[in-house]
Amino acid sequence: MPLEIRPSQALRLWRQVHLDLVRDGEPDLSARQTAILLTVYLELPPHTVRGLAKQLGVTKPVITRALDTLGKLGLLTRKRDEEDRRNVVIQRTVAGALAVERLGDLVTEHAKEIGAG
Amino acid sequence: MPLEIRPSQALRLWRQVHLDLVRDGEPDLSARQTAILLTVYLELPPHTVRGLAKQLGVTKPVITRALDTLGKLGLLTRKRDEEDRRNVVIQRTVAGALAVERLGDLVTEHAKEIGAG
DNA sequence: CCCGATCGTTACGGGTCCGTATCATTATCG
DNA sequence: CGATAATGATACGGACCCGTAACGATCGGG
Repeated sequence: MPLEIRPSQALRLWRQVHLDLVRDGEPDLSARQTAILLTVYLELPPHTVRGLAKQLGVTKPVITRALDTLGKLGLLTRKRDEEDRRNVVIQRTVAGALAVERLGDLVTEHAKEIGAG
Repeated sequence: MPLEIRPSQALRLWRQVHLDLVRDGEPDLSARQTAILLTVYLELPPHTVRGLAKQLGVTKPVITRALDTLGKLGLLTRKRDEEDRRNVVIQRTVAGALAVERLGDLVTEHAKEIGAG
């Protein structure tokens, strides 16, 4: 069941959501941070630094730094993997789940407003 | 004619597009830069620094800096308004129009892939 | 055991962006 | 004219992120 949307509608949707994200005053997430956050919350665990780096096509320090920032914002946490202590497992948080849910609602609401463009 | 989309679908769409934007290697635009770019290309001219600042709810230096960057990327240009030389008019470019069109296609393609989530 | 491989982190130099304050230029109006 | 207002740009100190390279900790095979 594909989602029906035309490029002109997609662009209006993209603009409206970004306008809201800018206007709400909270710190904007970069594209990389957004991709990481949504991957952790939408894909099945476990999530590791290396795995995220591979999925995004970026280097590991990029992931480490993004996790520092997202962790500081309370949107996710890190935990040592006790089975293989070299690994770090990225875990979800309540605040992160709420933020992701808000984003989903935001996109959905703006989609509703967009008529035949 | 509202666009039908559920939050879970919206989130998967948001993730997929951001993954592509990260992976394509080109410099990521910030949320502010994206909002400015799409406003210039979707809303009727003329566009001024002050007008954009008001629409985004940010200060004028934020717009000036974003225009510096977007201009350096060739996505838009500035021109003095000859009728009131205090104003600067932001204009579209061919490269910018192509980039916006690509974004619209990107969102549309991923929307097609998203089934009943 | 020990050596190599793997994991995530840190260090470094450079670039970009932030918010606030200030600036030069131009227009407006008494 | 001259004073005031408005516009966009610039200066500044601080924060964040980048890519590359190196690092310490941990695992695993000979």
